[in-house]
Amino acid sequence: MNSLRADAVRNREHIADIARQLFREKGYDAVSMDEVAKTAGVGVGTLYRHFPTKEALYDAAIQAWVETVNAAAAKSLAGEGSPRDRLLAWFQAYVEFLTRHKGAAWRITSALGDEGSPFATKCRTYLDANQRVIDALAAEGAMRRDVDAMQLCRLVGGVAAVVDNSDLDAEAAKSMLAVVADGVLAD
Amino acid sequence: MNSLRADAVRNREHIADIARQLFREKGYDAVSMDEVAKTAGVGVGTLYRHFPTKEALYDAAIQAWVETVNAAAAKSLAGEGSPRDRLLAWFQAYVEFLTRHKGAAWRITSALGDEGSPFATKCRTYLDANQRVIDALAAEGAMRRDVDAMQLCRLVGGVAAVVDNSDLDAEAAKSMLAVVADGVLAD
DNA sequence: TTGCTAAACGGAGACACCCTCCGTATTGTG
DNA sequence: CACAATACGGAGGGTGTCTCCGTTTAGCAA
Repeated sequence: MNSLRADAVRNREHIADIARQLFREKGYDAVSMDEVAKTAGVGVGTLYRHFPTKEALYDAAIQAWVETVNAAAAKSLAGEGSPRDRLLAWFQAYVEFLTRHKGAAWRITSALGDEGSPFATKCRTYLDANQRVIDALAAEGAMRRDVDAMQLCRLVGGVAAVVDNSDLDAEAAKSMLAVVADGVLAD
Repeated sequence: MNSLRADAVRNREHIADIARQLFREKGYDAVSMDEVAKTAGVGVGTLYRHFPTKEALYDAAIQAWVETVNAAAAKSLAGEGSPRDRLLAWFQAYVEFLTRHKGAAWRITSALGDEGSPFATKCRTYLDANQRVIDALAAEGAMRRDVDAMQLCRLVGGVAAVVDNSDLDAEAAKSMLAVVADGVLAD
């Protein structure tokens, strides 16, 4: 049923691998499509047949690690400790994911609420995970009533974007996330 | 003593005016230098003699409104109300300033801590204003001890960037800023 | 194996962007 | 009024994303 030719499949995966490596090292803006093509040993035409835009390529490159976010959320929730500790742990994992590839945090956070974006499915994943965390903590009466997942995604995504952009260390990230956590937890 | 020719002064101001208008309407990325030159009725050469880079032009275009931030900080501090209300009012004014020009919030927040950036002086202004607000509230014992101006600039700047990027309304901005405010105020 | 067709390939080049260079035009001073 | 000194304009260099199309190759059928 798969009408793709074997060489096409091979090339597609190879290109995505190379792109993942390059984006991770240098960040979105610093990697050109020509560079990806040359490094992968293919022509730009081939590159563009597999990935119609640079954003689509980026989306494919960061696909794998995004899928693990659900596991991280579940793990944070199952952990021991106070609601604050668990919320903070989740936030930290979330930021770590978002900043894993330079430039990804801002691109994904920017796409929140934009259904047409190539990152829409990733946003959905994040939103859902956040929602589950909120629900779990709310069930214990630990959350304020008026916080919603989108708001939290934006807040934490904003922190992640700043952390990514300014190359802040984990400690600085944690102190900012603590502010957010204290702001959304019930008094 | 001013060695600038009259036509040069005229052109410089005219270009800055046009650029301010264009940037405000369309955002940084969506305005090209060719467009600014054409709209202003000058050649690109002239444009680049007055403003050596696009960022320098942007900096000049947003100069005026940044200078009023100090007044806004003072006003927010002098206002009546609880520490929370006053802090929130300042945050809202801050975000309003940052989002006045599309794209400015992220650019300025990104430049925090980068002394070499063309926006360094604007960052300084914001940092200082935030520091004054923190000091005033801390003197009343309303602030947590461990928050600093840079951290706050980043948090609020991150919110501003998200608000700007997603075209959120004032209400959405306020609810996010309330989270930050509650996170930094003493329990 | 061989022949054929649909699919995939590669890279020249279109277009847009930021910015530079230099011949031309203008200003204002002696 | 002449003549530096200064400012002007726009062609074009370098780099980026993306398209188009002639060429090559994979996979199947005889």
